[in-house]
Amino acid sequence: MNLVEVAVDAPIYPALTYIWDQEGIPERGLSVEVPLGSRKAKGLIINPSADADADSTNFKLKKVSGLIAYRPQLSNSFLKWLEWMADYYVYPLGRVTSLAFPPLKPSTGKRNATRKKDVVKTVKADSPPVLTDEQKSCLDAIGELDAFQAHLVHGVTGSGKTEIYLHLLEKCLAQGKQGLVLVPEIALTPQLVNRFSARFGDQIAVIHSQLTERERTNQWWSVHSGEKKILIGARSALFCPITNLGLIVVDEEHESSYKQEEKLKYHARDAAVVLAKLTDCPIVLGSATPSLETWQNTQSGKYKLHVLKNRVSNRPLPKIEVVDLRQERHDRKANVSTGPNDLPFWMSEKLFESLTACFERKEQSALFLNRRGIAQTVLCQECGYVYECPNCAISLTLHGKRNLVCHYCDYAQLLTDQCTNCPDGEPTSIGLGTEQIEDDLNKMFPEARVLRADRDEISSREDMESMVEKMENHELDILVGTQMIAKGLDFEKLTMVGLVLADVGFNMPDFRSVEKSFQLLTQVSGRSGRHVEHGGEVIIQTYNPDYQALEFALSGDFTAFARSELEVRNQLSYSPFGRLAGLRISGTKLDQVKNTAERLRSRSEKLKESSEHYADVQILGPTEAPLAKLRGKFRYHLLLKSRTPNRLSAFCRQVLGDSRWITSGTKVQVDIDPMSLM
DNA sequence: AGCACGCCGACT
DNA sequence: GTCGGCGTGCTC
Repeated sequence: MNLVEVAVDAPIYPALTYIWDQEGIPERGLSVEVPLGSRKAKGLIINPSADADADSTNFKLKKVSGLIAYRPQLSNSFLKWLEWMADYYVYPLGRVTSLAFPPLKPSTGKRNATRKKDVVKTVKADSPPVLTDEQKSCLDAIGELDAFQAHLVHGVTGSGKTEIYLHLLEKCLAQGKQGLVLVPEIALTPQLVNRFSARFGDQIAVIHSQLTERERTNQWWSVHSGEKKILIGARSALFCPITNLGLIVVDEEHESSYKQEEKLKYHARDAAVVLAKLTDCPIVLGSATPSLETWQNTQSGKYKLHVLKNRVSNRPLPKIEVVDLRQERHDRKANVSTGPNDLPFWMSEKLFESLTACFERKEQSALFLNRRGIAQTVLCQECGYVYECPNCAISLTLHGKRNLVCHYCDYAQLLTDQCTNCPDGEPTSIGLGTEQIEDDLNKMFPEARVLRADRDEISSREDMESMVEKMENHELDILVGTQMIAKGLDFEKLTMVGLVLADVGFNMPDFRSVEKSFQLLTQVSGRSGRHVEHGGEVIIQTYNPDYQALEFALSGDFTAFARSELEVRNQLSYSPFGRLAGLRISGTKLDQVKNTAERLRSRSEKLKESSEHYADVQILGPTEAPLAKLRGKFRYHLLLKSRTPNRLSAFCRQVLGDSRWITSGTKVQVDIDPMSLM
């Protein structure tokens, strides 16, 4: 009897065994339909000749219903990558393999009389610009695209990284191969796709989350069939099996949106590197502010580093001014301020002056408030002291009225009325949103046209395009927004950029907060005055003007920043020196959730003690999640830390075991290499 | 994830 | 009496 192992599209960890009585020989990588319970499920043959003596003998084996002929067979190397994803990120293989196929059957060839816009706009062809010497030597150094090698192109904004990608893709296509380009949040960056179409005409396919099922399916087939040569997409494009892959490009590799935060919690950049390795093709990562993980890989020699120091056209950098809000506060208290005395608390005189001047020049300004997440920070308005966890060097989050809690370990302390650091300080929590800013601006500048751009206001590509259009047509004077407007935007008349309260970003309860701040400050500085001879203006308001990431950002010295921050990461065993895994427990009943969390901890400790292999695994918590209750569910976290790469996935799998011990009513999710611990 | 099985409230 | 609410548990 011929048995096959099938990864079925259901949340079941092991592959299931079925009887093969179909015509022909079963092969690894073929899609089949199988009976599962009382229904039919799609699955992928993982092992075409399974043993009968496995634990499958406990079941009455069923027969494979049939081959899904319209699905192409996956190559062994691609399947190996899918297996790696399931293994590493601790997610059912069948659920991972199902991501490798489009949602619908292939289009039936009859003319699509659709009135919908084409997924990829047709754009007038451009003529390639003359390469700078730096670009030329970068291309030379990357060299032939024949085998696996990871590269980092570290180039300041405007140094022409995209032109490098375009040249490499040209080379890749000349070899008769296909290319994959990953970008963060493609729905918000149509300009980039246009640039690729202008160079490569109709050889471009695009995959992102805002496509309809039919559009997605058609794009998938156009790449798989080889009709389109280059696939541009957000992280999910990685799952499109490209038969003939010759190059992967990951643009803005430091972007945290490459991490999927639900279901299969993969990091598309990391997964792309593994895919490149398994398919033996080169991969090029690009960024102006590389992630420390990638940077460390260039320092250790795993990745090749290529630096672009100069801008393509020699526009001056903007003037950056730092406003010390502590001084501002003193001046106002002492009533020595010269400006209007009814300014909102978040607006310094300097910012007010610059906003007014910019408005009078009939130019545009933008205000950022980098408030990611809900967590708050407590700091002293007198001395700038920030409450931090003594074990983790992470700022504490205020819970309730006066509980300061660390989200990494269990540490907690009470907040007193008096500052811990200085005699006459007043600790306060920071609570300011973009909406408040918008209101205040409307009052202060009644004639100005103000638009707020944050996740509440702008959710779709249409919203984003309309915002961009309004800015370009100068129908707006002041833009107020979150980081969403800090990325990649380029407006001709935008000459003044203000960071309202940089501290909010400095002190997120997260070991990456320093890195994120550096990235944001560097990006923000690049937004202003990109098209004016006199350069733009940037104002950064902060209670901590001597915060180190700010100093590094002002000097533009990435290398020094990386050296300093990597040392901290090393000492505390954080990424890239140590790895984290988060186990998230959720459920509707608090006692059940606590119960599961406690059992997880004790299982983890037993496992650690049972094997020398897990000697360096640290178990932190469990602790209440920062959002202790979300959508009616209580949440607890257990955090695992290890300095040995690839150790925590197996640890998590063993701790979870067959999951029968998990208190009913609770759910446990695994997050390997978490980006945020909310 | 689906889908069935199972054990309690308000309808003809 | 029975229709159906969604809690619980299983799928080779």
